[in-house]
Amino acid sequence: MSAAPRARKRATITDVAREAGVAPSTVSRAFTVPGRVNAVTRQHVLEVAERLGYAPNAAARALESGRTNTLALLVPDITNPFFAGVIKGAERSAAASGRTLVLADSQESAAGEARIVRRLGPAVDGFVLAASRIPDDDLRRIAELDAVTLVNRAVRGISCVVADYEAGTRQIVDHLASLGHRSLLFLGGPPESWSGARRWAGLRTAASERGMQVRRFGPYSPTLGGGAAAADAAVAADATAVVCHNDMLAIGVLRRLGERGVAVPGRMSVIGFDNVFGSELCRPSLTTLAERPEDAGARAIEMLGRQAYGGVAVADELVLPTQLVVRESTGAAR
Amino acid sequence: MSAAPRARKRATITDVAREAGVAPSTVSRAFTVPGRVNAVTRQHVLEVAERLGYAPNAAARALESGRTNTLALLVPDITNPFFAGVIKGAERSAAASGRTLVLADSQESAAGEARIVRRLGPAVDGFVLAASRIPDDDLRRIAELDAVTLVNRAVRGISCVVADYEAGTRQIVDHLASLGHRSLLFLGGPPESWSGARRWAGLRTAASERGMQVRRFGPYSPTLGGGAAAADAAVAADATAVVCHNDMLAIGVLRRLGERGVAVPGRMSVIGFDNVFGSELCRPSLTTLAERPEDAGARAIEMLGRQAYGGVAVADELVLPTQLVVRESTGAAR
DNA sequence: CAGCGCACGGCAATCGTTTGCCATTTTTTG
DNA sequence: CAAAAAATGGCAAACGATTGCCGTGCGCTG
Repeated sequence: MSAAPRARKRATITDVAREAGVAPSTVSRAFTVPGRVNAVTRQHVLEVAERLGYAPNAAARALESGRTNTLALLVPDITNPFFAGVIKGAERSAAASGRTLVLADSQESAAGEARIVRRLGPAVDGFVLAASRIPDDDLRRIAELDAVTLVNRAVRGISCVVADYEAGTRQIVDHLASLGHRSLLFLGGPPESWSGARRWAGLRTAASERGMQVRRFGPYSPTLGGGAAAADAAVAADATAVVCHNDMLAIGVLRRLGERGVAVPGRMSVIGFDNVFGSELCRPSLTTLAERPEDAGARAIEMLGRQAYGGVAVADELVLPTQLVVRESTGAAR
Repeated sequence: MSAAPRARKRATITDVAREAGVAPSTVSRAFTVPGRVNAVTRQHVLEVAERLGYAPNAAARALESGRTNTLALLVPDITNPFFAGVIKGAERSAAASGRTLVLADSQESAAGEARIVRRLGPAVDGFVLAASRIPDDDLRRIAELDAVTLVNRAVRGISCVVADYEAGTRQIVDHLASLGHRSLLFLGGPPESWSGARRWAGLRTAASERGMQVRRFGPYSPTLGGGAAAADAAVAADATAVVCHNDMLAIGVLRRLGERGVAVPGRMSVIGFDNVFGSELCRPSLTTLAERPEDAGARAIEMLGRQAYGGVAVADELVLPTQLVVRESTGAAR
């Protein structure tokens, strides 16, 4: 009595076979190896299947073939609009190739991520790990067992899709320099964040080439809420230009600066990363480095599919361009 | 050679059994019916399993039990921040009860939705259909075969989680009336949208009680892009207060009004629905009826779980409160 | 001390599909 | 026209886990 209350049983391949007067194997082949059965037989089988509302049982199929036709996407935080874009692109791409997408939120935790991978491993054909927090070595171990593609993270031997932070940070530094800024303050995010590290590294390099001073504060929570502390620290340090780990943090910073009556960009310029929805809506609107989350998601799924189904073993690296979107939050140095 | 390049095989229950010197059934029970095996045996089995990195194969488990421990969530548009909230809540709730969440985007199409349901049906234990576009009768047919919970849609005989639009629209009308508005214009979204219909119905009722005039324009695309046409129509109609199908449309309207130099709220007040991230960031910030997308997602998954696993057959209806968030986009009638 | 019941572990059937192999029929080829 | 080859369909064995049933050995009761 505790069983599911589902009434009608679903039609199975056997039902279709009986009804169509053929063997189950023929039904199976009618669906999966069209050339293997006679055209009229096939047509008949398909009609019967349609009439019975038959849809192949993915679990049974997976058991035999070892393939689930399912790919998993792990993100650190679903709420972040950047990852929402990645999710969207991944979903589109998966749907386009007839595959199912499983979504999981690791809640910004490496341990959570690993747990999910372990649990989902046997049930999916591969993982897209977005902004993964898992250490390099553990990632390699995972990649031995499952097809893996990373987004905004690079590890030798594993396929990945990354944004061109080198060019991007150079654009940021050039932009600030051209506005007369002689120094910038980086407000950092989670220490395990690979993209955070790359952003910081890029800023340092580009700044040193231009003889600009750089400092780094943080880590701050890469969320709206993290902005208050970050903004206060920036004010205390009397920064003229701050570059934030991401847009969410940057918007939080803008809000706090607004509350405290600090003029942006008059007294302080603010830059973010990601160009999330909202960065052009906030006041002042945010100058930010745009990535292409949807592209990243879609391409990652494609690369993962090639790995999981196409027999491609080489680790690809795809670098997506970035673009500086200049809005109101940056201006001439005081 | 076209097969997957995965090298190492995953450990199965048989491997664990052999390694631990017991029968596969004992391993199975060690995991699923702890009381059924001796404590020391169980401990030993678990240790071996851990050492071998064993994780049960969900497909195989599903085949026998008929349960996949997987639930599906269908949304019309992943990009919409409202649904992003629903996704987040659903994901949390599913993860909390140890279940996997499959996500699909129906791209605002009833046909697409139906196709996905058909394909995923055998592979999941139930569906949460958010803002479904599928006609009532078809939904009932689906609900006969699968556990189903609707979000922001109500159909007799099917469980659902809906926002309290009756109270919500009353708040909107009261708010506008108290500002001296004598009429309002509703800028509608997709005709198949159930929540759109409820919003409109609520506005009409509440307005008539207060002797306020109401009109309806549309349908417009419930996106930023849809706002231009909607705004132009509102200006042409010389409306003093417009209520938009959702926040995305409302923000689009605000933007267009800004471009055209129409003062908000001086010349026209604007209200949205959903309180998405961005509605408080835009200029002027948007007065909107807040729902609880995360709650809705989480509760829907809970209700679905009760249906799919708990043997509960009755169709529940859960009404979540709504709340008017007054910001800058509404003001006294001119 | 006989007898009963319980704890524990193993056997084997089962879920729905795929797929290697074989049997039969049809077609092609020389 | 015979023989070889191709086309077509069926049989049955997997895939990995669950679970009803049975057997064994132990402890307890009367």
